Amino acid sequence: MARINKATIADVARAAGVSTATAGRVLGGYGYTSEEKKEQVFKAAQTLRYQPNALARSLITGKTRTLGVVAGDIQNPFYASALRGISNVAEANGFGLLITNSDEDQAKEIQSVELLAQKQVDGLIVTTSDTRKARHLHNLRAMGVPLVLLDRAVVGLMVDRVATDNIAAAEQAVRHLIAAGHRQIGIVAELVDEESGGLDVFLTRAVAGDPMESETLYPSWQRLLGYIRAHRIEGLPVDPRLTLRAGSYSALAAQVVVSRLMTAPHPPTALFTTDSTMSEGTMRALAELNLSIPQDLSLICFDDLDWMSFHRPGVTSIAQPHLAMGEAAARMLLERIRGENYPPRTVLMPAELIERGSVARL
Amino acid sequence: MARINKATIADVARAAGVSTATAGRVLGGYGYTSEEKKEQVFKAAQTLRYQPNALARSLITGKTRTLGVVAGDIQNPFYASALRGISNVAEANGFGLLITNSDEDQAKEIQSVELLAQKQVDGLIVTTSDTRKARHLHNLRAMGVPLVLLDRAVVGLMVDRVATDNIAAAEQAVRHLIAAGHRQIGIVAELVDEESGGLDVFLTRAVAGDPMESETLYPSWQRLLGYIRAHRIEGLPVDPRLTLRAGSYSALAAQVVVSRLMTAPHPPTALFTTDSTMSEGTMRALAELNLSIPQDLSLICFDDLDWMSFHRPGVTSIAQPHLAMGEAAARMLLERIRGENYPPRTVLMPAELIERGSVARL
DNA sequence: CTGAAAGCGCTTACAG
DNA sequence: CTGAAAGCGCTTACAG
Repeated sequence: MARINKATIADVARAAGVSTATAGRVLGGYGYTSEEKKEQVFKAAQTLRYQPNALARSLITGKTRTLGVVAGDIQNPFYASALRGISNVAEANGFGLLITNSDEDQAKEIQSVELLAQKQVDGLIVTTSDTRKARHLHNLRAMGVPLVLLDRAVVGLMVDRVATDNIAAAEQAVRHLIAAGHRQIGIVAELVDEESGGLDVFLTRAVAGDPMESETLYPSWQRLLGYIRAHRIEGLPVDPRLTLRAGSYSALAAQVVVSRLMTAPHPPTALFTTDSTMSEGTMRALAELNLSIPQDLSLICFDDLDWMSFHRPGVTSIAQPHLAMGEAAARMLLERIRGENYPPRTVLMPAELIERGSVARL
Repeated sequence: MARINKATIADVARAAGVSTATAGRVLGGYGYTSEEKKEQVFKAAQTLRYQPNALARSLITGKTRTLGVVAGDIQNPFYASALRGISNVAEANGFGLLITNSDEDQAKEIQSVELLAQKQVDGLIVTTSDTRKARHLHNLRAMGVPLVLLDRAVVGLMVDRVATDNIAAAEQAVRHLIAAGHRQIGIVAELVDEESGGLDVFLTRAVAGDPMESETLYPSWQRLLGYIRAHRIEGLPVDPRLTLRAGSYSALAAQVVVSRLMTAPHPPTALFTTDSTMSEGTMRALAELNLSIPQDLSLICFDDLDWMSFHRPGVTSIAQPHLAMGEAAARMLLERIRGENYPPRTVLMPAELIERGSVARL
């Protein structure tokens, strides 16, 4: 399957009777050329069906006009939407998009970053799987590769970042439940450990109002923190029994812990889920137990999914602007690639509480 | 933001006291080198933090180890899953993935293909937006660029392809409804025109049993054909009034036509939707009209979405193996890239009817 | 405005 | 096994 017809700039130059330098200038759109030669070159290029080889150009310019993205899982609606936002601005600027999945696994993430670096992407957007150890990201920074962090920050890495204000959004959601009269509110969260001292220690400190390095916390931990703050503000105790940890990005894990809680004595009157995967597992558990929303249980979900609007009752949710987050990240990255030199920026985008019918007034 | 520390093979060779050829051989893993020199080179590479420049390598080998994909919309669950499948096998084989969206628009698709070709991808997977005019795809073929078609075939283009057997799957779904006693069954489909003579002509021919070029029909048309065949087989007339065309990939468009039908006199007792976007629009319409499934209306949806299993009642659906389709497409493409030389293959993957609670027995 | 020459960072015959 | 040299397909100073 050898490629036929692969005309090079030398072929075009020969056919047009000019030097390769001149042919390059008109085809590449740089430098000056007389109208006459321009026309000759274009004509020759057309008959030879000349297509530039971006590799050769990149090798010499040092720019590939390609963005690299390491997402957790492109199948997950959060990433799919953010990726679409990134793609929109990349495309509008004539950039290509090299996409990889980390599955929230640091080893895979490192491998992805390496692949993208070798392919000489002009910059990277990464949703890191570990907010603490991230030598590969520090290395990028050291090598001067533009980098934007999406969704999660990294301890000690001062680079551009876009995320949602998770703490504020979660706090708002939980206060909404409290305002509706709920006192026993469960939270369903990933809370992958990442050596943060464990859930118990975290709860103790957070409940005590200990100022914590909330900025670099993993999102589900931030949302838990918002949940705790809502309780503190409203003068309600936090019941550790209602703090459900799935331990991984798994709907099944969420389903299991929710089932267990809802069949135990004194189940909560409301649940707050911290992302789409947890929401899905929770919905499965409720369907399985034949529990009705909001009669048997009220619910607010972090991340607004399509079905929440036509589910009956509609599900009250916190909508992150996924698409806009992706767009913002890509725009910031493009600015860095262009060489703009601000200090590192953090863009915290507002999440919106969408009230529907899943919260009962008690 | 100039990159520092960008060691080249020449730097490594110098540090190791060998020629660039030798350094290249050990770093690139080709040719033979003595253990001694190997060690020297590796050591030098390590201290210089050498990272190969894939561009330079590709320029000379003619291979980029990168796959190009043009999807309709990576945010759509069908594409997101298929892409994940593609990504899985690409990654397992050390290939990168360059992804673009066409938004089902031919001009954008052509632009995407051009971008990917210029970036010298080793092969392409495309879900084309037009199954008839596809010169850009014929050109790829002529240039010897490996190409796999996903989901849709192109008239006269004999290349590898993976898709679902849409006609059979739709037929099965509709016969399932008929078997449950339904006689007035509506279908909600995109049916973008693409010069196929229009819906009326199509219906007339299909109902008459006219053998049609079903292979290269756009999926929603194929599913309509399955719907018609089910009626023919069961000896039921096809009522054109129940044939709903959205005209575009828009949930809103589907919602509008479904609302109109369900509020008109003599609404159907069941609906069959031809993909996730149509399903979503349909669900919105039903929620809006406060229609209950399956009491007021039975439903079968093409494409199984997460929420269909925990919706109450569960929604009976046709599940396409999206992930497996993506994996199959990528595997076939990789085989072509390796130079394997079968005649063009068509892989039709089976879709599965998942019975849940959305079909009432009449 | 135009061309000859060098060079981007690698790999690939070709001698030895 | 190893090195000098050429070359992949472009762009970029540098003269003229």
